[in-house]
Amino acid sequence: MGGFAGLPGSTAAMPAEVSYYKRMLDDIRARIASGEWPPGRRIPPTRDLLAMYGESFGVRSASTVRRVVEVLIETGELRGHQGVGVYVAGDATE
Amino acid sequence: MGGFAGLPGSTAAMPAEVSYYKRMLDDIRARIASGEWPPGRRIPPTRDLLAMYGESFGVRSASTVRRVVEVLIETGELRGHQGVGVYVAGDATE
DNA sequence: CTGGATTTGTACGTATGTATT
DNA sequence: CAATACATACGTACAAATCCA
Repeated sequence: MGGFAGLPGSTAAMPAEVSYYKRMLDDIRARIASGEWPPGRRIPPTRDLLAMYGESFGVRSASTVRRVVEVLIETGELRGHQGVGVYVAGDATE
Repeated sequence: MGGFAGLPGSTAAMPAEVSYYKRMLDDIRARIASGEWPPGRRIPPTRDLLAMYGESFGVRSASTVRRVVEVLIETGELRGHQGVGVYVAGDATE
């Protein structure tokens, strides 16, 4: 099945590929750091993140997106609320 | 496929089950905190962790074990070295 | 030096449970 | 009750690095 073989979505001669995982992790962290997604803001649901990173990076699996979000929840950078959404941490109303 | 439905490996009437994920996370952290796995020590490979947590908790999937290790690597508690092993962080020789 | 075994790393897939709206 | 969305678990495939006979 899967594998990622040089990372699909990028052209042939591209050395030192960065994984989807790390790219998404960095991207979300950058959006938080830049203030685009401020503390307390709800981030897009998994489905929308998949659409986003599907276009920009070529990610095809929701489970890959989810693993990134899970890690950011564990590190305390995000907060998940089942049935509701995932929020940027650091807000006063926590 | 899977699902976990009340967590297999535990008897019927057991409320507020804790997930395999959290139990493994806590267990590894406890081993580190207790000094059983001191800084610099290599932890058992995924295969062995699966055998361990398969017996104690009923975990059946290597991918579940891996996710826990990935999180602990991201939090900086462990350090992974591809082809070699995963080590407890905090050692001088890092 | 070479090739197999070991082990971590990454990606995708699927099923199901639980909480909220 | 249905739809939405997060949470957890298991499974599969392959890549990459290291080790060792």
